[in-house]
Amino acid sequence: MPPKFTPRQRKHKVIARQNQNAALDNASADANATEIIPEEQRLRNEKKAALKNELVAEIKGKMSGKKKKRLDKYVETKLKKEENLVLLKKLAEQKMDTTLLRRSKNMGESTQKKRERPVEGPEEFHSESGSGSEDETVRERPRPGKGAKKAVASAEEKPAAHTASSAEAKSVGSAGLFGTGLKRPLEVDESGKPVIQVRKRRKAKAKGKPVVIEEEVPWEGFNSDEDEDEEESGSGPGSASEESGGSEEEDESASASDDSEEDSEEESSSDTSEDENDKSARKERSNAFKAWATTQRNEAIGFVPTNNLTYAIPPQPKNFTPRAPESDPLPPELETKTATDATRKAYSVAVERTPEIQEARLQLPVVAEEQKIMEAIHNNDVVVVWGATGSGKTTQVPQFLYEAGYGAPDGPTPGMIGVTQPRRVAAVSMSKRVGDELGSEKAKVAYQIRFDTSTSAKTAVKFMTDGVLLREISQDFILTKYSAIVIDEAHERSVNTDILIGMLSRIVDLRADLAKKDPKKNKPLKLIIMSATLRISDFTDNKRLFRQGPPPLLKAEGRQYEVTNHFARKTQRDYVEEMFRKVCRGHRKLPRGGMLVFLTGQNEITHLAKRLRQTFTSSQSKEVTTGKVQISPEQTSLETEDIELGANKDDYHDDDGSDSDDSIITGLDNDEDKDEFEDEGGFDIEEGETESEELKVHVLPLYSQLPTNQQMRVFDAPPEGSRLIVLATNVAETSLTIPGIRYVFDCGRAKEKKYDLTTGVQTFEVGWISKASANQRAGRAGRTGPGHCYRLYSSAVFERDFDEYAEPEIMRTPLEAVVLQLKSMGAPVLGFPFPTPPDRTNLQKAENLLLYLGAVSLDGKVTKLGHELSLYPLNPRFARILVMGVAQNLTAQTIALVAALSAPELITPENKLGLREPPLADPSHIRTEQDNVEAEERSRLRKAYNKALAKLAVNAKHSDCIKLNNAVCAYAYESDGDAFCEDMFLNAKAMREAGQLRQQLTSIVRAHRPTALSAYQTKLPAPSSSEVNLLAQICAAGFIDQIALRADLAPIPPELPRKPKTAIDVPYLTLFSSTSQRASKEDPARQYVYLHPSSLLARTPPAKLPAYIIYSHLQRAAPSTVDATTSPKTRMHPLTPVTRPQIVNIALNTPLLQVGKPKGKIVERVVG
DNA sequence: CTCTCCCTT
Repeated sequence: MPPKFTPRQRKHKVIARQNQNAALDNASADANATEIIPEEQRLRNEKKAALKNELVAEIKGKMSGKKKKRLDKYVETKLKKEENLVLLKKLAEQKMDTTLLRRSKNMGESTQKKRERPVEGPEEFHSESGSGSEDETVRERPRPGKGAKKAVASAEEKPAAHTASSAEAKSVGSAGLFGTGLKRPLEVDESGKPVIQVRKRRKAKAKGKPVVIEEEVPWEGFNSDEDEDEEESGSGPGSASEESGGSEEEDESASASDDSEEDSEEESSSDTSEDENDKSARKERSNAFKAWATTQRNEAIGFVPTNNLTYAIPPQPKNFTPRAPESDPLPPELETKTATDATRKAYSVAVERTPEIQEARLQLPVVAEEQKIMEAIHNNDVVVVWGATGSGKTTQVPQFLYEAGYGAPDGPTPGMIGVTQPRRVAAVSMSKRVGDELGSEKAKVAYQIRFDTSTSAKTAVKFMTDGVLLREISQDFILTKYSAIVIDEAHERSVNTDILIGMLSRIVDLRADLAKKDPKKNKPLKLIIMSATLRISDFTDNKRLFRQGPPPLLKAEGRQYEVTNHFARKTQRDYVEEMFRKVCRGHRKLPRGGMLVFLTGQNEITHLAKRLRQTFTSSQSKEVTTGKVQISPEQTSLETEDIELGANKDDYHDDDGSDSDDSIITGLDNDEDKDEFEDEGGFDIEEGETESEELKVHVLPLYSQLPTNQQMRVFDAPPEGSRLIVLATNVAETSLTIPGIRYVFDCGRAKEKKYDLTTGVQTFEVGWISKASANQRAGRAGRTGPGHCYRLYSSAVFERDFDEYAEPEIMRTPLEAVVLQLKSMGAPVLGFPFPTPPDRTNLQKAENLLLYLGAVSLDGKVTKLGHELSLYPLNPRFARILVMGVAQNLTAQTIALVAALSAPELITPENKLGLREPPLADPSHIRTEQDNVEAEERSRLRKAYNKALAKLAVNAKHSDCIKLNNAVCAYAYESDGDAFCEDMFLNAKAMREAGQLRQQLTSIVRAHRPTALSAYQTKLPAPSSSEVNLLAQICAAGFIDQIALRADLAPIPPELPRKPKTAIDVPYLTLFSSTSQRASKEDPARQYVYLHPSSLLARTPPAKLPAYIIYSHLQRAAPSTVDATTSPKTRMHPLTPVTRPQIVNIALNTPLLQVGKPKGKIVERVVG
């Protein structure tokens, strides 16, 4: 909600702020922590000058009136979104502060100014390549021998503007105290309003206009007509080449491309109202992008064979049979879209395969389509291949390409074939399989994933994760090394796949242009998009994406065994209970064959696994409990509420239409026992199976967090005389294929992380899956033979409530990483050809965050810092932390910290230990020896857990981020990492990843800043006490927008019914509202957030809790099913406590706060 | 007093 500044409220605020300051001073009086800069003294002075403080506010109030009118008008016409409004007002106010502060600063601090440089904005491209400009100001110990000379030079270069009257400034002279973060005076226009500094080229445009007003809706500049205009104006590539000092070469290539790009210039010069100067400036900029692309290409020119290409057909092996001529005429969609190369020479690479492989290949439907597919690829730059599961497209299409000469170094298309997969395992396993199938050419196939690669100079077919290819694009935009790219699993619509497709649509055009101009040097790039569903209209009917028209679609039928779907008559709300009953009945009645049970989470899985093992004889003797509690399905509650009464008559069944199968569904679903027995007989006769009564169960859980070796157990054959029952989450839907599954039980739901766009609170919700997902789950029963899928929902619910397809990931995930990456590559954001364009508020949210981090400037351009952040394979927040750590000379420790923060669920949360007393199944249950043994075990576990946590917290000083850092440091000293993780309740998989990430980050930092740290060493000592203080502050730099203030220290403290007794009952207020306005009106308590019990701070006495906490995220539990009247509290996951001076220190170096906010500002925002 | 599905550079 935008603060309204009526004079009365303003006065009230000033008073409130003074109260606040008093409170804060108390809070920070005990701040014995090391400060990054010795600012504390100054801040104390600042406090003494409270009166002057008020003066500033008043002057600001006057100006604010003027400014406010303009802002309001602007807002009325241009902005609907509340958040934009808040941001703009904020920024406007800051700019005004800046003006004041600068003026006062100019009065007497000019010497101080000489070593200051802007933290963001195009000017900083003048700075040398050594270190980010933020170094200077945050550094505790100034680095000697650096910067002085150069800084003076730069100060001379750009003398500060002194045009504004200094009368006001004099009267607020000491306000300069707040301005310590000011890098450089802003320019001011005639009316005294600040002007943002822009790059020289753009100056004409921006000159003399106030920042906020000039910038309209910042995104509108990026429409697709101006793609190139926007692309070139991104500063990433430009800054890179400036830094590398190759300016002469750059000019050369720029002018070269100037000459050769006449036609494309015509397209972009449609705006006739532009004057000539603007036009030529625009042309210059427009060509810069192409120039950059040309440079990229030229850099790799060594790889492209020059003019002695041989097009001759190589000697053919004995068993080579020429391809049969095309018999059918091409369907219309296969007709040539791009320039037909009628003279195309035949070229092929011979592959010798074993007869077994040959035969197996011939079974695959896609092989029958080879001719059509390859013909379409030759005639079109972009092709979409649809092939259902089992069509063999993933393994065969890359081989078709290879045999047609793609990737052959001496052929007409020498570049590699790149195949992307959304998951690492898939990339590795597919490369192995295709390598095997290529027999004699096995050595040409390789894979590359984040921490591992098998590529060599010989590699012709490269399987990789989509993230790897995205990284490669950011280094070589036109993908010089490739002649064809295959995007697999495009139907999954992961963010990376979507971005890749958008990028590649442009790269393909660019390469086609280049090839036209110099066919000998440049070859077109072929793009093959592969999907397993027919949801491809987002790609094919997307004019923005494929400007040449829709790409041709090629179909290959799947080859799967038939799976019969059995819908439930009723859809039970308590699906776990229902699942237990169905699996029990199914196990008793169904013939041999593995079962795969889809549930939504780990808790459900462990719960159900336990009950199944108790109910049946388990093959896992170790886990058989002696005090078996028999709960038959009949005894369990039948009072579950029906969501919906499925229409009995039109029960859905698949094509198969077998009535006996239908009756089994009824049997399985019927609550009455009698039917069940009748059905059983019928079923058994049909399947000729009689021994199911004897069958034991072999129950295995399967979810992502499970240690790998336990996951692997699902691939082993179950013990003789037992049935494999796998209880799985969504991992089993796509990532892992379990052999021998004949029956699938699908609860029809999945757990999904939801992220509230306005408040940032995350929740986990269980919701319906899509029809496509349901069919995918069912399909898991048909891998090795015909199968059955039992669905715990009625066909009516399926038809009515299930979406056709899941929403693309880009619509429901934070986008700061995507936006930063696009911007740093110089790609437009709004104009980017997304297959499905993401929500604008979501993009704006990402943009705001990047602004807070200093990664983009106010006009939406990437800053030098932003470009540096994009070089790290990290979320921008973590990259910001890393860069801050380098600047603070604490590189190795910060790398460990970032690695720890990046790993999910590093420490096993207490609630996953199963420490809770199990609920008594029966009130009359008498405590058995077994119960006692279990209770003892729980108590032992709890003690061990607390001990482990205490170890990790030993020097952490209530900083949870240090706790994580300690885990990584300690792990590095262990020879047996897995055992250590076991003892310390750490996630071994995550710890291993964190270790690898440390290594990766070390080499990247060293490449970028050779002096920052020495070579990677596994062992890293835990941080010293002063390092802990510094590290915690460095950590806060990545989360500067996520500050919580203890609510009782706020100007208007909450009226609590009673004093909080424990730390987790103490209310905090967040910088940005953590709840919607409506919700906080209905229930004022909802505006507060509380500590998460897993935090180190949760064990602190309430009175000793810190005033300020930086947190990583807010979370709210799903509403309790038992008690729906009270909604759960919103809880924050703290990273570290911070003192007020520390906040000021860190915030001063972000664009958001760099201009020095008057004291109390943050608090004001919280309240306002 | 928590109550994390699945991916990735």
